[in-house]
Amino acid sequence: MDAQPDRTDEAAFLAAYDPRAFPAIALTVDIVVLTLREGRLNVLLVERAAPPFRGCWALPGGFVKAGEEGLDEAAARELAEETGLSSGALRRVHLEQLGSYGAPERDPRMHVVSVAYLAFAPDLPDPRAGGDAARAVWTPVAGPHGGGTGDRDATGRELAFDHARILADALDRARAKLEYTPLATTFLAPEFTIPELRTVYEEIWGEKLHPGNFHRKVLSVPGFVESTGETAERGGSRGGPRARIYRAGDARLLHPALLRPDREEGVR
Amino acid sequence: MDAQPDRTDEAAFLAAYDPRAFPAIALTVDIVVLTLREGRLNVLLVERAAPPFRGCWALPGGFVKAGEEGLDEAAARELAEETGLSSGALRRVHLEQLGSYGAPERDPRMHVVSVAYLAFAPDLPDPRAGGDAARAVWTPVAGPHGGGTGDRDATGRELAFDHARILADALDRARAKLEYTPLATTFLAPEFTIPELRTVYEEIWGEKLHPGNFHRKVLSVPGFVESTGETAERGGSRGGPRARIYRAGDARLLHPALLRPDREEGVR
DNA sequence: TCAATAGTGTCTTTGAGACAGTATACC
DNA sequence: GGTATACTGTCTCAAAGACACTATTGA
Repeated sequence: MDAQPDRTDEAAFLAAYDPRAFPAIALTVDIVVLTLREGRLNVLLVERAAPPFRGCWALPGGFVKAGEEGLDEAAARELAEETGLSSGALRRVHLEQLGSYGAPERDPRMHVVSVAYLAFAPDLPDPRAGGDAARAVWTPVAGPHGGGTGDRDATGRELAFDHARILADALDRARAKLEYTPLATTFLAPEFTIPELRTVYEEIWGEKLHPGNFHRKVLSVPGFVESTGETAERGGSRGGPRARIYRAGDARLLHPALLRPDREEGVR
Repeated sequence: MDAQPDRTDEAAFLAAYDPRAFPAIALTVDIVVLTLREGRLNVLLVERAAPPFRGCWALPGGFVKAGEEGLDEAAARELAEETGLSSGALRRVHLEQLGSYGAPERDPRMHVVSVAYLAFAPDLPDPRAGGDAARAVWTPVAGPHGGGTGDRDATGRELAFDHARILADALDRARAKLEYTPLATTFLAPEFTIPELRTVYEEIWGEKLHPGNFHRKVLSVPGFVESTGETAERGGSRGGPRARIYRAGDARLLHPALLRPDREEGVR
């Protein structure tokens, strides 16, 4: 990265450089943290303690510390602050960049561009309100395909800024990611059964899957899960044999993918 | 999330708000414009006329105009400036957000976050150098899987900032997008033959495809292409019958997808 | 005339999904 | 016992890929 053609020129330029000469744009990260609580998909929301949108619900997030941290770092920091997780527990959370949102009028204060992140987490303890949030709560996401395509957002709450749009995009991304990655396992404990894994797919996709075919499919994809040799202590809550226990395999991509039951989209 | 949480009135709060109170982060958009020239995949690069990295090659881009334009708007503006395209021609270009890059040290001047965009364009006229670029040129992208995974980037040139990384991510995205969207058609004229479409896939994926199977597959995906009823004036340059002419259909997603020949990835 | 190519037919293999069936667990 | 469930077997259908073949063009 440091093969700069004329160094003396460059050094002089940098010394004279005034960062404040640029019109200000502020940069935030906002995080869509998804988890399953009692089998239902939940998203972490905070109640804003300060204007704008004071009292509104919003995605957790905050300003990027200029000159100090990268985007992924800032997202990880905000995630830790808002969930109160130890760095050990955080290592089991999947965090990826979703996209950036920068319409000039999205924040009434000034031009604020938000880099949105998407996180998949196993069942976490109740969040503690941190910093600029009055409180933070897990909020169930509306049922099948409540992805905010109408004027109601996926939580039933009215979200600040353009966060309803970000949440809808996040749910789309999450549904797609389950198809071709093994990330469904990040919603579960390190050891899980195949029926538990199926409930993750069913809840996020919003449709029931065929148990037998799902079982065989998961076992047939190389590296998706690996057996522990153990068997669950108890059968299902309503009867049935005890399921075998698996852990996540070493695959990063599912091949062949686990496609959603035919959604007749594609045309429009 | 801000400095004065004790104001009760939102309007008063906004009146007293000073955007300059925040540490400065600058925001740029950079665009990976891909096109096919004489059957080869090319990317638009500019030679930097000003420090830092003066004289280096870089992706076209520039600062987002604070308070004036959104991210997509800024990317479209930069694209038009750097390619010299009319707004009519620009309408045939596919432009999508790729991701944001914000390591604090990626720009020596200050903390500059770049929102990268990816564009697919049909064969365009030679670019004219605009703004802060000494010149702008189409540059062939290295052959099959030269995606910058090593220490050489995909063009053979040394790129400024982290642009080699952005380019590599863009090529990955482009290769994936051809699988499940009909965007390969955006590299061609409005009317095209199936063998021409095949060369797009072959060049971007870096592998030869089976002509017969490709032909049947494209016709079998609903909404991918639609017939014009016309036939090409001439056969292939090395003989063969004249191909039929198609235009893009109304599908936004290919279903079933056109998957790349088995790349044994997924595990690592 | 030769070589290359467009387009179609057909066969094999793989995978998805429907369905059935058995064993095992909870109530 | 009754019922729900884990898991396996089997069948059918769709799709991918290999291969063959014909017809048509440029050189």
